[in-house]
Amino acid sequence: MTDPSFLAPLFRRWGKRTFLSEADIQALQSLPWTVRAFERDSYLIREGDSPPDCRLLLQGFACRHKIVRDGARQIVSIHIPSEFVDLQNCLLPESDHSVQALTRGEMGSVPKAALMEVAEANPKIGRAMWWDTLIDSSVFREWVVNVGRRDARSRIAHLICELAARMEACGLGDNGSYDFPLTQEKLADATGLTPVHTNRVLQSLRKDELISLSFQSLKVLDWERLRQVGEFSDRYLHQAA
Amino acid sequence: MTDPSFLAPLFRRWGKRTFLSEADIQALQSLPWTVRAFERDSYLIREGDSPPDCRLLLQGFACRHKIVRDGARQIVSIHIPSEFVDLQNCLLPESDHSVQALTRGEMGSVPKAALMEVAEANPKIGRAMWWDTLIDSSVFREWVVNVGRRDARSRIAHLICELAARMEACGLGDNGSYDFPLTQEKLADATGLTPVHTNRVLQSLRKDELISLSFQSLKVLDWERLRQVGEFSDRYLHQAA
DNA sequence: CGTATTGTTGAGCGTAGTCAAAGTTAGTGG
DNA sequence: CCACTAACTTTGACTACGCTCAACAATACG
Repeated sequence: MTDPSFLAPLFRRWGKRTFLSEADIQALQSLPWTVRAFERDSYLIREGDSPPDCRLLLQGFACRHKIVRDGARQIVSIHIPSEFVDLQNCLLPESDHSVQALTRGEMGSVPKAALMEVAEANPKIGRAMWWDTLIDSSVFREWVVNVGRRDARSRIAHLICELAARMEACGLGDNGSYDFPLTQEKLADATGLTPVHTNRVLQSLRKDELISLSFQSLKVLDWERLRQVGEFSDRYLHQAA
Repeated sequence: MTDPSFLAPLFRRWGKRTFLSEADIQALQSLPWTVRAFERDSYLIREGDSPPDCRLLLQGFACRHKIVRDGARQIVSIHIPSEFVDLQNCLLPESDHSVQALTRGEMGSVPKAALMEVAEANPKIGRAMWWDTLIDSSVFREWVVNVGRRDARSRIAHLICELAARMEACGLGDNGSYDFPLTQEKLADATGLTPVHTNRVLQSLRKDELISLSFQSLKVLDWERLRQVGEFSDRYLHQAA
């Protein structure tokens, strides 16, 4: 068994909404985890795979995406450390989308059968896992709204707000500054825009002094106005206080 | 206790992917269900509610939607009989979206605490519920792709394919004909388009003899070409064979 | 230091939006 | 059963947001 301290961020996140007993923690830690580094842009899962493991993001960033026929890509979510990237594979036999690294990082893998056994024997863990997939769902719903009914400026502002809020909640923010793992091309793929237009919107957000963003580093200069531009409310994130 | 036969469609759907024991069925049936009719356009749940019950759609159609600031609406999913419309409320305390009836119909309500107890005591039921929410997730992901990266014609064709495929799987199709619960305005709200443009696309799909659609009744005239136009593959529905 | 990736700019275009009005159908009540 | 009304669908003219293509600049990285 690997040193299980790498699970601490997960327990910290889950602990905010539910009290986990020592037995719960023990049960998860004693699973046969394997920890592996990954490179930027490497695929963690490909659409159509039936992976035997579940993967937990420990360091770095990843996204889920789908490719449409003409080769265009739509990113459907972005993941930060302490999040599972494919919990649905515990039950659904075949992956309906790909998971790709946005940066270098590290992930933990655990056989899904073993994870499901622990989830069934320890209801709090099972609930925490289910809960995580429900949050994913809620974020997907908000993304449908984002690409379906907001203009380019709002879409980008909203996505920036979401990432900042989620990173803040995980202690990954530093006084309004955040690692921003998306290139402009990927930001475009997440918002349903083109890279060119994304670039122009970012320039406008910078000119209006809402954000400063260059080379993977984001600073939110005016939270309140950025929120308004993005019509952002964190209700859908269901974050514990 | 109400006559529990109204749960039969749910058991039929779940039974396709998992064998349910008599005990499982008994446990669900003996819950304190209440059955209620609802009118077209009535709200089953409003964003911000914390309902004490979970709702199962028995007859008729419903959708989930969110409203953005300028009053525009985005429908994020459509539900057909035998589906829960708010299973996530079992765990998440506050609803992040509204559920509204598309047609008249009937739903069953059950206290979420009682449902969760049964889910924990009968792992197969718990899994079936979790599975359902995972399918929801997968559909949301596909909708992000649909509104994010497909043109108007593909979006509408894709949505039609999805509804037809799901209804077919539940025995709600009749030789390529289906009840179609969406007005053009709502179809627009589901695809991120305007009603006017939706109207023009529908006319074009009719002219090309892919579908005939008038007044809540849809007939798919050419499945293969409609699939191609919508780039539809049913993988993301994870339907049992 | 050289090369690939990422970001920026400009000009022209097209898909889908907007607005407004008319036509059609369903539902309701007399 | 018909008349009336509200909801839904259709049409036309005009507009605009975001896309395309292409070239160039800046940055990261080996």
